[in-house]
Amino acid sequence: MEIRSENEVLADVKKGPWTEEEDAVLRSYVETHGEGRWNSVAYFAGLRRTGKSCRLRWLNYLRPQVRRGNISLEEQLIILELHSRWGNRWSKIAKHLPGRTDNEIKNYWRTRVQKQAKQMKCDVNSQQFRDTMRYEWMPRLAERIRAAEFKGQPACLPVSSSNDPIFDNRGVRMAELESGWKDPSLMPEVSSGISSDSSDAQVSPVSGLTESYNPPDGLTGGPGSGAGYSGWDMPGQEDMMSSELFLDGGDSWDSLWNEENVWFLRQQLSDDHF
DNA sequence: AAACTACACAACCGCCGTGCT
DNA sequence: TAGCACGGCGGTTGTGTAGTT
Repeated sequence: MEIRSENEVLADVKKGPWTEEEDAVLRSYVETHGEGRWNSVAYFAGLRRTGKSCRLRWLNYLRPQVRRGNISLEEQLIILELHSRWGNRWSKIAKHLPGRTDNEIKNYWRTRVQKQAKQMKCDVNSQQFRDTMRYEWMPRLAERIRAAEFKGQPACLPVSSSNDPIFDNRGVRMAELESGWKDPSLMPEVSSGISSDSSDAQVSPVSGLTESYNPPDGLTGGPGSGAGYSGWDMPGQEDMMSSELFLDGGDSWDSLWNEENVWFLRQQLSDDHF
């Protein structure tokens, strides 16, 4: 049998997507021998991969604790909050989201949040964008979490990326877009002055965050509470964005989310997570 | 039906810190 | 203490797929 040095094996390294066979080999090896010494793992398991690649595959995909797929409302809220505190410290943020990897959170941020900033034509690190997040998106996420609990649904309700009206509105009909948030007059105060290309049919996954929103009656005590609960629905229901209440944009945004709401969110976050 | 586009996610790359020799 | 290997992290790119034209 041919004996090859570790360097020789690594020089013959394979890249690209992992196959099921490779996954099985790596999983079996790590379960038997444990994590760490990734270059040795690659070598002794007979994988034509770098140690780094093995480590990444295990941590981000094969590890039993890894949760993949829909990011819940609570997780979204935590990500927004922690990112506002720590910036792009993905691994640090991931530590507060059990089962989520830094890579997944990073991807989430780039594909959803950062893109929204781009569409708003402002820098993701700008004060304007951060204010929008903190004073509009996050309170609304908190509201939806509380509303879900109010309705007896789990607060960690998974939100499909394809039907979450806050972070994804690909399912929204174009007519609704035309009459809804695409109308600059319905945009949040903080976004005023930001041009919105009405010819752009593409809608960012997070565009819904700038949607007009009426909190459920009795849940916030805020100015929007008078709209009642009936027109406000749970995430995951397809036509949420088509709701008249959701699109009416009648309230001015700076008054819709008052200090009390923001205070409540901060209290919740500090109680729950820190 | 084919081409195109946008999205979500997987994977790689380069840099840096740490520990060992 | 310098050099090296390794692991961790953040940025970036690649790929598959679903939706649109």
